[in-house]
Amino acid sequence: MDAQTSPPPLLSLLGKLRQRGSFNVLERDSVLALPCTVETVRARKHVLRRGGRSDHTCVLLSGFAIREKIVADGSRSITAIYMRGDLINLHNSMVGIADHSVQALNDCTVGFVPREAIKKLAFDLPSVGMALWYDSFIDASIYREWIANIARRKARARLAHLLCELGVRLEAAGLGNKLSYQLPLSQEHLADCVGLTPVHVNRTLKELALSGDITRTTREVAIADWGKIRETGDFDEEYLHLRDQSAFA
Amino acid sequence: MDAQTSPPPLLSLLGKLRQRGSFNVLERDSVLALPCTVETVRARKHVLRRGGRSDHTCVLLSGFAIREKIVADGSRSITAIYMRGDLINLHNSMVGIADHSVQALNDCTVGFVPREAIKKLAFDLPSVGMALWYDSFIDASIYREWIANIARRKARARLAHLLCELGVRLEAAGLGNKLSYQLPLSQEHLADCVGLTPVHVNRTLKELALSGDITRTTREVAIADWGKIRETGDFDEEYLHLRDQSAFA
DNA sequence: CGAGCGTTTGATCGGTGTCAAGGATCGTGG
DNA sequence: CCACGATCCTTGACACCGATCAAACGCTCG
Repeated sequence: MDAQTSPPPLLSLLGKLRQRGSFNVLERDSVLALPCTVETVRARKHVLRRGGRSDHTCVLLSGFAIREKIVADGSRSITAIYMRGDLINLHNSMVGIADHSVQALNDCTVGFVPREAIKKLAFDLPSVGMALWYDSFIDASIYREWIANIARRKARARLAHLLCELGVRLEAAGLGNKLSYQLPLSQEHLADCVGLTPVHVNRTLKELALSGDITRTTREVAIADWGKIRETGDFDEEYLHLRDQSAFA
Repeated sequence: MDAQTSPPPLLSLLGKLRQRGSFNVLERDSVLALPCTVETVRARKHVLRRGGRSDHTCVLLSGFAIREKIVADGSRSITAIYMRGDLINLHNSMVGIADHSVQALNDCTVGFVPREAIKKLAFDLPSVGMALWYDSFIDASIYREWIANIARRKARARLAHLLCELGVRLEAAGLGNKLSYQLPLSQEHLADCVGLTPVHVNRTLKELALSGDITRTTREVAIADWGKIRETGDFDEEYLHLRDQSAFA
């Protein structure tokens, strides 16, 4: 707490990893001491490009970003939404080749940590390694939920589900309240997240408002009745595994 | 090579992990020496049930299985297809709670390895740990591809993509030829994999046959022209990461 | 004030779902 | 060896959800 350098950039990463397991002082300090270069990425710019080789693992320190894949006919699928503290390319920094692109939604700050430093830390301190591994598992869990969401739910439920997930994650990241938050995504982004067209997203949001699930002003979502939207979206936050740390306390 | 016990059950797991990194003798033997209980699971039976606690990691030793999630209206989404050598619940054996069910498609043999044994091995021998971690990354990569497939491709492309993936994976697992293989899935299963109805899958398969992409007898798929189906399915096997080990040789 | 982007709305189209019935295949038991 | 039931596959007619096309509207920021 003395007048050292500015607050360590990886604090938000630490916060996230500690949800995955409890750390002692050494583990905590080792995460914060990871070598880290901070850069700003402008809105709409790519943090990573498909096909690029990356030997750094990126941590999103502020702002929002999405992972996208373009299919043959040119349309886009968004496969993940990233917010503060998220590791946005742990997989492809380890596997070595970026299979998708990651794009900044607004101005972001990104921490770049050398892959080898992460790897070394993961195996030197199993608690940290396990927390990182868990993070991969939880990512996978979210992907599975998205598959089911897109494959088997109708437009209203898909959107409701996504709005619930965003609320819960924003709140967990300390970025807002799940019942009322600022949407970082345009309707076109929402459409690409749930496999619909922007036009239909627009109509469906209107429906959700009419049926009393949400109220909205531009880019601001307020959930009128959590129980209600939870039901129309068939949402159960278990898959986000936000409270697993209790098993380790 | 002496007259010991029968061939070690985890040979197929070893084969898979070695695609993720090269092992020395110690590493190889340690994987094979993992404690492992083998059980048979009958067709249509559940290997794992949603909500169950599992402290064992399951390796599929023979047969096929699927991971499924049932949504509110009762319809099913299949989020993964497992074949010989696949770790079918690494994530939830570590996280502790099964978030989906895994069901056997035909009679399967499954190896149950205590979670703690896997964990210990992963951190004692980083090469093995890294290979396991990679496996999680590659699972995630496949999930992302499925999201894009379901979200943004039309019925013909979705199915073509799935047929390509199955062929390539079967061949990689030493279970057949990507140009001609036995389908382990019914049309209803296919439908639940790609977010369509069984009826539409049926019609679409017919179309694919008519257009010369495939020929088929019951449950047997033969791909007439790999280049053609690859194109109609917008398929690029990169996301399966089958040849990454070259980077480690 | 104008440009650019995102939102909103209407009209129409088409891909896929739904419902229903019949046909094929296979394992099992008489 | 045949009959039977279960499961899966196939086909047709029709309905509907969401896509597409097009245009106007509203912010926001130079």
